[in-house]
Amino acid sequence: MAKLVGMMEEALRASGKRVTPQRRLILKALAEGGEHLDAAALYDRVRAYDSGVSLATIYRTLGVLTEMGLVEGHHLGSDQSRYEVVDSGPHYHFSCLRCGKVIEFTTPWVERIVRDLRERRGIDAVRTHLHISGYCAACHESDKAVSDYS
Amino acid sequence: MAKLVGMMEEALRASGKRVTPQRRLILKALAEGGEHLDAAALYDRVRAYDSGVSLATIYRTLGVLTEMGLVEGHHLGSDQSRYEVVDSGPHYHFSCLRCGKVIEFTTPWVERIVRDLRERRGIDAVRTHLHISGYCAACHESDKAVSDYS
DNA sequence: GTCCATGCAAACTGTTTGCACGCGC
DNA sequence: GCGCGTGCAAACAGTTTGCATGGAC
Repeated sequence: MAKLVGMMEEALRASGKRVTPQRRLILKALAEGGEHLDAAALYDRVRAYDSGVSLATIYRTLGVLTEMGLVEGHHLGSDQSRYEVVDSGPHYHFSCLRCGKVIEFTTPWVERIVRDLRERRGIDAVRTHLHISGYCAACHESDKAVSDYS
Repeated sequence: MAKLVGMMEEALRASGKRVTPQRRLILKALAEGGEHLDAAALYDRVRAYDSGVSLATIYRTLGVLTEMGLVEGHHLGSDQSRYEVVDSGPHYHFSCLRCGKVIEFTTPWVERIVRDLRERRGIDAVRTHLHISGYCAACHESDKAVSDYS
């Protein structure tokens, strides 16, 4: 965790960016909160450390980190973006349409797809987002009235 | 095309919804524009037919069609949602980071992933979005300076 | 000392909603 | 005729930006 924050500060310095207290807090919140925080949640978390950080700074910092490729934002169905650190290898998201839970998973098949695209269409894939939505095991079980689709 | 519009009108009636001139125009625009229109583009297209349609109606109609499963909206990186008719089987998107072109493709591997999720996690997948971004063959060729990621 | 980063508040964008009227059924 | 669908304009949420101050380097 602390190591992650250190690496990110390093990356900032290496890009000629400054490491301010606010940025440090944001990095800490990102590393601890870990997964799928939206800007508002990140804001709350940062303010829990120190109330002297503005929402604008959250957005500006997220912008910088995203440009540097340290962080990635997704629209997982909801209306606002959720951000996560891109330290670990690629992974994908499932979100439950009923309880909203987000589950990360990995799969080797996406790699297959990327290879196909390269070999058959000359496409150079840089990033891949796979977002599956439906009903998680618990919700699928407790709600048999999942038939408002027909 | 006209057939598609007919089918969608049918579906509306079947759901007890009314078929108004505005909705007819929106369906037409969706069927002709075909792929990946955002609300504003759809609005423009509809107004080209008849200027007496409001943006609110566009959104409300898209909402209805989405609920009925006739249309689907995606966030393809940009800030606003892009909509498309879900007539054909599932397909996935590639978007070029340089020229912005969107390419649809199909792949059998996603089905594999969905099956894995069901068998190993009890997840009932309802819809899947795969969005790959990178550089299309043309842009990959013409731009060897694709190294602002390092 | 130089500039980048910040806070604040106002602006902006995409989308939603309240209300009174009109038209499909 | 009943009630859903519409236009209009205002409201809204999330995000961005202009400007003056302050702090990292």
